[in-house]
Amino acid sequence: MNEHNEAVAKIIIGISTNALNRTFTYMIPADLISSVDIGSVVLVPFGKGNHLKEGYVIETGHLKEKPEFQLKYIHSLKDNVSVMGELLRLGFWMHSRYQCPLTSALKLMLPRDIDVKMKTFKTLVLDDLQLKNLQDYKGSIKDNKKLSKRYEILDFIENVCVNTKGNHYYFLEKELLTRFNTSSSVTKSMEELGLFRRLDETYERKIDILHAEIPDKKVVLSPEQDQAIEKVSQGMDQSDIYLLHGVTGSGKTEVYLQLIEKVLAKGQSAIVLIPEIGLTPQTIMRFTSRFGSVVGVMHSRLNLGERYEQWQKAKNGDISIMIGARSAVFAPFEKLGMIIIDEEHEHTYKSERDPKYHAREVAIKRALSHKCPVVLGSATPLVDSYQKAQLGQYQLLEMSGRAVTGAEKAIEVVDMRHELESGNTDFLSRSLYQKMEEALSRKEQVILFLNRRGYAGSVSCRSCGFVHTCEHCDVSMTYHRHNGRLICHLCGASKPLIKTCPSCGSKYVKGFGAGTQKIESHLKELFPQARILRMDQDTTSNKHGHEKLLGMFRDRQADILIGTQMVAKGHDFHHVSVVGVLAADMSLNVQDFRGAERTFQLITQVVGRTGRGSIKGHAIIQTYQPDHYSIVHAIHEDYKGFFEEEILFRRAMVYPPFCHLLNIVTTSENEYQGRELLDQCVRVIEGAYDQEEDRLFAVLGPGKTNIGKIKGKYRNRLIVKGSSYKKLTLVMKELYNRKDRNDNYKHVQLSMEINPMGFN
DNA sequence: AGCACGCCGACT
DNA sequence: GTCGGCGTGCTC
Repeated sequence: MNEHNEAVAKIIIGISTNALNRTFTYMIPADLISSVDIGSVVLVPFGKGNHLKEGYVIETGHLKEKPEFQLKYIHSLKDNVSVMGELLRLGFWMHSRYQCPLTSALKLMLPRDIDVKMKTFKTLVLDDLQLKNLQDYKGSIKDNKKLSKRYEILDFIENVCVNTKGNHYYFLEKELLTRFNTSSSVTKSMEELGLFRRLDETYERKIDILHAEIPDKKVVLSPEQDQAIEKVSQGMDQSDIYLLHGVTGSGKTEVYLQLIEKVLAKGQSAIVLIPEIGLTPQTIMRFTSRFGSVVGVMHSRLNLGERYEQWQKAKNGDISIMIGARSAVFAPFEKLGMIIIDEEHEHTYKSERDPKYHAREVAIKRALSHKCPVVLGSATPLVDSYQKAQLGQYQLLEMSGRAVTGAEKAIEVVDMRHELESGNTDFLSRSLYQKMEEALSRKEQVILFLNRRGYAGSVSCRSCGFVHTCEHCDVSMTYHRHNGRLICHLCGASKPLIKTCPSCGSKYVKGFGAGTQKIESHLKELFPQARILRMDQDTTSNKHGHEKLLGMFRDRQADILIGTQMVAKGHDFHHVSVVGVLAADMSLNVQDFRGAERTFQLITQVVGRTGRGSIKGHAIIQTYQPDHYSIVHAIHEDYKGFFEEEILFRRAMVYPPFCHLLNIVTTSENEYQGRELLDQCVRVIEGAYDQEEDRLFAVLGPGKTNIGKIKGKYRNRLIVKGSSYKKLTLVMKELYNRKDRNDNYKHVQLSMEINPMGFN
């Protein structure tokens, strides 16, 4: 064989960066010619140092002419993994749809790095002695302009270390580098001086496999369940999309189970997506108890080995059902017969990192390749999905009846404006307080919901209105009682709380709003004998935080549970008789067109969960807008009514589903550059759109984001409305390309996403 | 991602 | 002149 006819492979290098977003050609050594194929995963020497990197083969062939430079040989083949053809094509599709590096898309198809939590973190570690050295070094370079980057970084490190206690201090290299807008050449040289140690650690977590304890029996189906199953069964060989709209307790899971039985009977496999594994262990148990060992589970808490095992089992056909969070949609089944997405409205189906894919979109794409149905289930479907069902793009399956009937329930909406007028300034209304007291005296349990947003307790001066804000971020700082310090929840900076106002000298510096901690301590005063569990980031950050706390509450080791919406998900607490929503309209006041939808979802969930045990349930909804349609329809459990009002609003305002939104955000150290870049974007966009062709086209902004500054960087936003998703994708591509070619905005980060789930 | 190259301020 | 920090550009 002469060198002009050498066997070669085009390879995507497994490093996720736009700079490497192209193929590299490698020669295939003789002994690998028969085994290297499209979809193969190989190791190749790459770059100056010839470090072995993973690569994905996307094309094989023979060299037609002599290349201008010396090609390298593929080092070896990873024969235990490969990307199957369908998933490779899916990767290319994601690359163009989400404008992400091809590598980022392909990595999702392989059994590792599926979740960020499993990544190797490049960490810089300091102990107390090193900290001391570092302080000395910092002093010695204080006035050296050349060493300014080092000084900045060390100054930051020192500040953080002083504010935290402990013998070791850890810093994520990447975070430091983005924060100070520099590259690893800086940290590397400092590391060589021995200023800190490098600890590249791969996080691994253990999961307890969820074994079913109670064997699950087939139940008698309601006519609605029967109908839903019948309808989907008729379309098993078509890639139709079904929207299963079933209220809480209507028995959606049983429908899934029986549909999957039919899929398995055909010798095919099924994927079941659920929003968050940690919160719904009992859903998984129902699957394992019905189907036993053919059920695989895939989610972020599996360690590398477990993940690999699940992946292999799917590929080999040892399992036929994969149940898991978002990333389980990539399960490598050869013969896929159905994809089910439970709680389809949940935001966790949209990835927040590159590729910013939506699991529903990926599922529909896979279903097209496999000619199999997609079933979307929810008690509160996204308005967008329900609209598609109305238009006949999705098949609507309604299940309105309750398969499980519970005890009585009473729902009360409390107008907090009246509370204030009557002189009650407490965050608990008199009604909620009274119901809580009664429940507790009967030894029944209480759940209090807060909305995630807006509950940070800011600290301000009652005399002049001065608010303690973070110097790096555009947010107010929150007071943490345990150490008496003010902390920024965005960047972690902290400072001691001074008792007098730095602006006017007044002594009336008080906390405003109600942080979860504050609510907890206030409740302790009101109900001294009650045992209180608080569920927030502080208390659930460790391994099985959620499950542990929820388990404790179920076992009645506590009387009151305070938490955000996550508490509401899929849990039956049979001794809870009072559920309170402290500020139902908090999510209405957020600058986001989905505010009403979120409010409706929260209240529906709370109402649906009330009175499921044998005791009468009370749901008390506190709000400043009791007449808002999202609240009124939610308490009457009237989805259709809500939908009809909401869709009018969306149509009038031309929001999704009546358009697509491209969200463009710039991040820059310089206050004006980010804004300038957006102004340039507007010009490009206006040139690209023809008003005649796309009447929905509109540019909103540019302007500041909700939080105008984070970690010392200014954030600006521009939103583009358009009728064509494809067109927005092309615009996105064009803007990225232009930005790459323009040296003026090197220090501005540009990030774009079509139809995001939220606008932060 | 990780390496070498080259610009430019600081020091001998 | 030389040293070295730190940004930049390239990798089959």
